Amino acid sequence: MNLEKTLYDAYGFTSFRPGQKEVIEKILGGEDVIALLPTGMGKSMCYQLPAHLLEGSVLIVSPLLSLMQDQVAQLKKMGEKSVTALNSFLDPSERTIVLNNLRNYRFIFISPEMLVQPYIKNKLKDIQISLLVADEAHCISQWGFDFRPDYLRIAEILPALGHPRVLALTATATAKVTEEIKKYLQLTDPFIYSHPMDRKNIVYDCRKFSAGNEKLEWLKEFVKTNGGPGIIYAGTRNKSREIADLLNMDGLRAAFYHGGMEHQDRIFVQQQFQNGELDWVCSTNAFGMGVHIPDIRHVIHFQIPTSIEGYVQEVGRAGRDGSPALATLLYAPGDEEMLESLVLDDLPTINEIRELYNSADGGSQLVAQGIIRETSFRVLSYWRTRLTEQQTIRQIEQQKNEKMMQSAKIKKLITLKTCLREYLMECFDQQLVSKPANCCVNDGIEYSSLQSGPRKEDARTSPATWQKRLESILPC
DNA sequence: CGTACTCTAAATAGTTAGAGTACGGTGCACTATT
Repeated sequence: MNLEKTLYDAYGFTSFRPGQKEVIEKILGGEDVIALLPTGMGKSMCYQLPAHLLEGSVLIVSPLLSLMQDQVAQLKKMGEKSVTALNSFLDPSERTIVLNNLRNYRFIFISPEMLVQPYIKNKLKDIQISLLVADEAHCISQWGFDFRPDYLRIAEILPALGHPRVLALTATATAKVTEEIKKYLQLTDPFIYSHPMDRKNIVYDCRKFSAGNEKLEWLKEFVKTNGGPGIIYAGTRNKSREIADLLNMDGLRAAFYHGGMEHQDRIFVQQQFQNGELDWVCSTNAFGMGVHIPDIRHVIHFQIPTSIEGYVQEVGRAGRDGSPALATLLYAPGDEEMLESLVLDDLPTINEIRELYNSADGGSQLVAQGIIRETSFRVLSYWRTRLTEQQTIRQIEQQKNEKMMQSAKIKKLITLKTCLREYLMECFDQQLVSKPANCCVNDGIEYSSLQSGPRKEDARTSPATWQKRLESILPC
């Protein structure tokens, strides 16, 4: 079979990107695959092409509603009509129609929460699924244990679907995350494709201050002399707003973004940024997944993130066009304590575990009574049907240790005297083959070559065709 | 850890200082109400 020809016929591309062909060949050969491909390397093609060659539908588990809607729109734009997303955006009548015609869709997007619903399972078992895709598969490990336990249950659907091939896609995964993906998707002997994660054009900087307001002062000066586009990651929602306000007062085109905002407002900010109408987005870690902006020149962390994985994901949003980009981490004493308590306080307490295991009805009113927190309830309900009380206590204890280790790893980034790039690669169990000339703060940074002027507006906003205007107005 | 808020005692009626405490981030689906 000539895959290149199929690629050209179906999508108009003349050649594959690194890894794509290998991954696709394994899938067509019936193997399970975990593919670690950097963002912008055409991960979605890894399931799009097999969809044209395999009998039946492809089921894609996706973490965010906005991402699903985006992917559906993308495929439709490419001329693919048989695409749908099973999620809460569908009103009940639409949902019934879609569910009764599932076999007519080549691509079905779904959230993990929807996937584990019994009535959805019943509908899916009647159609032929050739491939199950776990998109952004690091979410299994990153969110499954914390607040979206249905991420741990994806594999439950496999028997009902007659055990189709499974493809897990992600940009960043440590050895541990890869292991957890394998375990929770129940992949016995998957083919693992791992592309080197190093991004040569990203320069790593780290700046230490003696107090938080000094960071703010520095940031103000920095954004004045450095054009965007850039993302500024703040530790809290309030901080993201505060920073955006500050930049606005200096006449800069900035907006804030976080999970507490209305859905419409979030889409609006993202689209403005994408259309070149904003230079800076000040946000919590809610911003970024599914954001495709090639020319981001700066990613600034106003506070340290909670893990190396998170840091690398966020930093990886810079410089997708291959031109130099700067990743700046700001630190002031005290930042790490706030970070640790935030992460650790979130885990279920011993008391919550006891209360839930001792409740007769599954503990649903314990939340209403304020005895158990909402997130603890959801996570513990998952473990309760699988582990004894003692095992759960141990499980949570292990998660706590894991969080502490992650925190220690990210904190080391601040005190490190040696090459940051080398250290980051080490965290991902990869060897650094060659160092770029402009590497990181500890190897000396040549800032002059990184300065970007004002954003080239015309390059992004024009040609402002009516299609583009329409796309930006309509939520898709 | 830092911030913002609540509570309380001391003072004598509106206010304030100081102590104590809760909170901070990531999202799906569902339900009830406009």
